[in-house]
Amino acid sequence: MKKTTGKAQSSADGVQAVDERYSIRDLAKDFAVTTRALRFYEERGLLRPQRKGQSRIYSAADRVRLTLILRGKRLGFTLDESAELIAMYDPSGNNAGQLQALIDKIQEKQQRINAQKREIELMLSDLKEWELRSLKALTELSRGT
Amino acid sequence: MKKTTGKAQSSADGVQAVDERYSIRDLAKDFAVTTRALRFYEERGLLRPQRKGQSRIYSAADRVRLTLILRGKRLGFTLDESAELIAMYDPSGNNAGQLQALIDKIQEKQQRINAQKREIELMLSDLKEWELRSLKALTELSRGT
DNA sequence: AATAACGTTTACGTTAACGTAAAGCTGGAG
DNA sequence: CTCCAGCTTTACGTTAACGTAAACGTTATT
Repeated sequence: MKKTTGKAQSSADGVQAVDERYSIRDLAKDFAVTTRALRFYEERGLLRPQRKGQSRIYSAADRVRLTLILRGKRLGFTLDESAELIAMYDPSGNNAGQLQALIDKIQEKQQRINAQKREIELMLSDLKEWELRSLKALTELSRGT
Repeated sequence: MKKTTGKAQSSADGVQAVDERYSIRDLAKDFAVTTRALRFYEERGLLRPQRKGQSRIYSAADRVRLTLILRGKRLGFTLDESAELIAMYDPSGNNAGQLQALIDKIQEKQQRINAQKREIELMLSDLKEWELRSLKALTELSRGT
């Protein structure tokens, strides 16, 4: 058995450790991304892991951020957009204006995705129409019209 | 009044003209794309306008193709994917084998589009979740939690 | 000490879908 | 004929989000 840098040093406190440390490999593995991506996110200001000597040390908070980044990606946000969202959602800048802006952004995104959905439905009906036409042409052909 | 190359030469036939000619400017204007984009689509094999001397002459069929290209874009398809769809839509290859292949492709495409639709629905629920969380945070904040 | 196993920085490469010049034809108004 | 608007080709530039490779530092194990 290998020690894959498992969770450790739980304090006497029974609540939460909150300060587990993860290597860049750990994060990469856990989130199925490359280390290059992680460094890239940092370069773009989306992550700010501590350093122990030269190496990066990621915390639970960093994992949360990464989660948000990846969720943003799935939603079709650019990294800059995700950066914005994370900054807004961050427990640092906690005023109402920020949150309202965040909500606005999300709602805007919802509009866009709903539009996409409608278009996809249009596309589907188009495709069905083509299918019918093709099938008809096919049977007519086999019947020697 | 300027003559902006309007529709012309309707034949004695009362059904359809089908062969109106449009300049690259016309198409660009009508579809709100740049001429560069149109040439690019051609370069990528998505359009094949006739030539009158050096200049490109677009037909009604080309307009249909362009419509499909743009619809594909709105759906998030790459140009190559749109090219596939357009190739399928083309009334050129007309034997049974072709038709069957076409039908298969269409059905495959339907699967993919349905998958996209499901993804989009997932995204939407994700977004709603975010919205709820943000709204909650907002009200808690304004209440001075 | 040497080697392996990771980590780091630096920097050029890649794909998609055009943007943006640059420089040369060309048809038609004057 | 002249000139210009509008078309053409050629070709390098751009953005996003990493991939990939080079070259080097740091431990930990052998």
